[in-house]
Amino acid sequence: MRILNRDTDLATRALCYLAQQQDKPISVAHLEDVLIAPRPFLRKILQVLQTQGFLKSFKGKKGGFILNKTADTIYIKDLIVAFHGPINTNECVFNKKTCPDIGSCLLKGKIERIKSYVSNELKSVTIASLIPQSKGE
Amino acid sequence: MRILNRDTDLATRALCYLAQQQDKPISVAHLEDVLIAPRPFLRKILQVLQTQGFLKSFKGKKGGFILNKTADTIYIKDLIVAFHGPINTNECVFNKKTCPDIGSCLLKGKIERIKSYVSNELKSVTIASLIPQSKGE
DNA sequence: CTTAATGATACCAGCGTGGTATCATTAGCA
DNA sequence: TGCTAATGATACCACGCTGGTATCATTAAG
Repeated sequence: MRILNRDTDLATRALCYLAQQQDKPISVAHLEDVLIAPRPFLRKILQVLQTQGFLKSFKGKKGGFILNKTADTIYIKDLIVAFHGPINTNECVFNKKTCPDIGSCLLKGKIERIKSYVSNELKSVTIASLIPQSKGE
Repeated sequence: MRILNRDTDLATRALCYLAQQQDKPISVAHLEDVLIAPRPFLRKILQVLQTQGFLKSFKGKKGGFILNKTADTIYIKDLIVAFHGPINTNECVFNKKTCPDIGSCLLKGKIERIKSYVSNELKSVTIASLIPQSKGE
């Protein structure tokens, strides 16, 4: 069971780093060195973060990225959603038309509850809370 | 975030049905009708369940499958493991060599805790508990 | 000895993940 | 003005996993 993928992971790390910088735009080249991630992939991630409103970008020489929100208002869950869509899709795991007497939906109920729990937990983890000796948890 | 796949799902439904039958072997053909699932896929699933010790099989005419354990000792978690391997693989989501100062491992800790919770929850759900008005929860 | 069942095994299409590549655009700076 | 360093947009791609299918071998009932 995978909760974090490489993209959400990398996004988290990038945001954590940016949260610790001043308002000077940080370039992909710089982040590449710090995060030790493949440049083109990093670019893709950052572009997504920008279009989704997590980052502000500056083009041209001396350009780069800065946070567009404060670190304590960026939730891991929102990152996952940004990259992979809603966590708690309510589609029935079972064959649509079937769902017979077998108690399938008892199971469905249990699974849904577990998913809600996970979703809520992820909703409580902010970027700020992931920076050592920082505010936020 | 996917917890149940089609195989674990179908396996669950098959086991629930078999748990409600007597010790007469149930054939794939029969299960196909009841569960409304594609026959070859169903066969594959049942074969896995057999090799993993959940089912006992009888070959030849009048053959089929029966439970090899009591319904209250079959846990959903074990099914998931049987089909997809361990839930809580401890591989680092981050780049092995990196894991820098950014608090990556703070996140890792949180994720691991969530996974443990899910794992434990799934460990508490038995086939028996999924059969309406039955013993077990 | 036919037939209805499982065992074993191999194959396959489609899609999501984890990327790469390329060209267009913008802004700093000499 | 024009070079250059940066992002924007977009398209492409390999690989593995999921959700199956297909086929032949084996076994047991009648």
